[in-house]
Amino acid sequence: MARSMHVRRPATLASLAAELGVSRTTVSNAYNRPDQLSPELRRRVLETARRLGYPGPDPVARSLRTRKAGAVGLLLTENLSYAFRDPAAIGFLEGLALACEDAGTGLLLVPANPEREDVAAVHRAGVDGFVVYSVPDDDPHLAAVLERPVPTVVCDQPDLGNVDRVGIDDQAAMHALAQHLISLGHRRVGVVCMRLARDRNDDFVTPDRQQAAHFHVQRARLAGLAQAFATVGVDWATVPVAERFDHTMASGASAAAQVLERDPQITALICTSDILALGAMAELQRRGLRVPVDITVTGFDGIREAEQAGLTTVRQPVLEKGRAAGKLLLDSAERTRPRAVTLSTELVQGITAAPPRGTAEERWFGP
Amino acid sequence: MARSMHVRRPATLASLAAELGVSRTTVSNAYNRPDQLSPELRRRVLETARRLGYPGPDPVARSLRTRKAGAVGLLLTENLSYAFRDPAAIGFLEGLALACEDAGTGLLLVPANPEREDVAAVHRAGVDGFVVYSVPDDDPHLAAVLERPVPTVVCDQPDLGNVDRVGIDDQAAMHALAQHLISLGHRRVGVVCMRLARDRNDDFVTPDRQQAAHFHVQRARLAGLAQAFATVGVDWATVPVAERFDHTMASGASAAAQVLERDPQITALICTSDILALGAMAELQRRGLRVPVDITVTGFDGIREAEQAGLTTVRQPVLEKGRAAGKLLLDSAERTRPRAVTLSTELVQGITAAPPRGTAEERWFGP
DNA sequence: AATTGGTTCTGAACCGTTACGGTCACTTCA
DNA sequence: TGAAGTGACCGTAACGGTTCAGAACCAATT
Repeated sequence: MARSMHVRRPATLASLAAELGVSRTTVSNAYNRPDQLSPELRRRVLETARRLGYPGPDPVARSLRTRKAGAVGLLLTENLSYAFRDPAAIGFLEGLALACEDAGTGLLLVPANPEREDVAAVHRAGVDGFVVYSVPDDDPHLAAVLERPVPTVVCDQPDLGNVDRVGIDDQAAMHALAQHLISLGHRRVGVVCMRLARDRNDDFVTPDRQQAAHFHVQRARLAGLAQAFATVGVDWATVPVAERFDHTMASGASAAAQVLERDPQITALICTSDILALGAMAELQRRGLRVPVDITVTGFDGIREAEQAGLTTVRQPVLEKGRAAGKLLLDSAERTRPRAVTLSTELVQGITAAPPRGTAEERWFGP
Repeated sequence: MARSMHVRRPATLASLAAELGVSRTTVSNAYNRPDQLSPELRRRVLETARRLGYPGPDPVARSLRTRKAGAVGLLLTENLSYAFRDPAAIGFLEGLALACEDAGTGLLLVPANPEREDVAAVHRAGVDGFVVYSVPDDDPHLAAVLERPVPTVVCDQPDLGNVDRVGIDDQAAMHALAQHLISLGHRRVGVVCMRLARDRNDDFVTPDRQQAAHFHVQRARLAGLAQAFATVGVDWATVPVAERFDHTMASGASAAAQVLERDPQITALICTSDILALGAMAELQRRGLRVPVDITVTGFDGIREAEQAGLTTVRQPVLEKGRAAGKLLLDSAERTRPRAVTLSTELVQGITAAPPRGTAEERWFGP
């Protein structure tokens, strides 16, 4: 059975129909609606298809006609590979993948390079909807997504007005964590946070920049901190807040060093992510500082590595976040839009937070 | 500026052209070939587009015409979310994502549920090519992919004849590991391996099943072991090999228990993945067995967790594997096909392998 | 005066399907 | 016997673009 040597133009539904002497509709039905034609004819169609090497209806043409792509796009403005490096992002992806799987939908990772402002990839994506995960609110890719006439769910974003949203109450969660530290007696603290905007600023952050941060999550967490500490009279403007563009343990370490250099007297180092916190702890250890005896460290996210390290942190349901985002997008039963899902968080009291060396009492009543 | 209340039918390139009194070609050019029309007209086109809420050329229609989807599909027959759970798979994904990113291509995760034999998702995927990662060689999804008239790269698969391939020499790598154990003096060993076929068999494996395994990687690794131990006179049929369907630490633990129950005298437990090995070690610890004093344990993959645990294993470049697969698919400079990339591995001598209690000499020359 | 060349825009063909609204022959039922 | 179904299949019209070979125009060159 020699294979046809002249597969010039690959077979199409039309050519197959012509070969069979039936209409294109019938061939289409053979694939999509078996009940619309006799089993015998269907058998013939499929057999001829095999003989002609027709691989079945072209997915793109079908998508055009049916106006369904069978996939949702995921936009995360980061080097695409970043998503596979950050445990929280992985958890989110897993949840989203689960939701897609349940719906039999594909998940398209859109290559949105944060460096180039090349929005073309967003335009090129043949998807039925978008999930946008943690991008700066002034990101051009986000703007491009919102211009596409497909449903969109944003995650960890500020309220965009008329777009579905999934997230947690970052500000309240961080406020709660701060109060925990306050109740332990901490008043003089330092902060390490992730990038606040698209420009790189591996340095201290002015209050202005904090409030104008384009990453909603970071802005909210810092706001929660400032708010909580304001209630006990801490002037937030005096608190050293070190920002790092890259979200790595190395960043956490260097930021911790920077903060300690600025104010060696701090009793607690608050990090806006577990990764940063773990890096900070490594740096502290390097300096011979014992956690939590000499200094308290906290994180945010509740990743597994943090749990193993006994980090005091805020656990957020990252997997659920992804799953909720997917469900929101796919359960397009078009309820009242926009919809918003706010998931709950949990304060994890690990072993990295303790009262400062001078206890709370000592501090209040003096030596 | 009130928003148009009757966005009945969304604007199309044609309606935009009509509105402007120009041809569709011109509108198309305004988006795709700015040099083909006067800047002034282009400006008008774009402005009118904004006014009419035209979101730019429809990606699907464009794909149909240009025969380019701008995405590659990834098939891994597992619950889609599994990919985000297994460190090796994550590494592969990261590498693949990197390659896609470089090429400005999207990455579509195809939902291929291994339970249902629903191949429709493969047919529905609008992609320019496929990467197939570690699926059983008799998987219907794989067959469906191969029928699609797009380039395909398989990873960790047997040679499929005329399909590009990326992988490592699993058999040789495992053979080397086995020889290391042999040189340490191990002769009586047990094995824990991942699933060998699509059916669940959480039990011992017959030599037949080993040789007929549908997962190329596992088959090759077991073959490497058998081959190496045969050279020192070990009858492989007597070696307990426990298979586990789920790739989790819990599986590794239960399989280790099963093997030890069958033959408590083994001096080494060889696992075909790090995850299984880590689970096995947990079980051994639970039983009060010291590694490597009482028993040697080895893994395969070289994931980070294994490194931290000091596991003796084979490191394979998972990230490079993904990247190579992507490159092969995207650098479709159509060289001589099929092409094959075999990456190198490295024996990692950790601290979990040591000579058996009775040294090699004692064993050879008897007490 | 005719030719050449460049820019700007157009017409028509094509990409491969599926949705929609039929037609037609053949029962079935009163 | 005629009306009403029913099952099997078909024709046409989209779906929303891109592409290619020109047309029309104008300026510059021969």
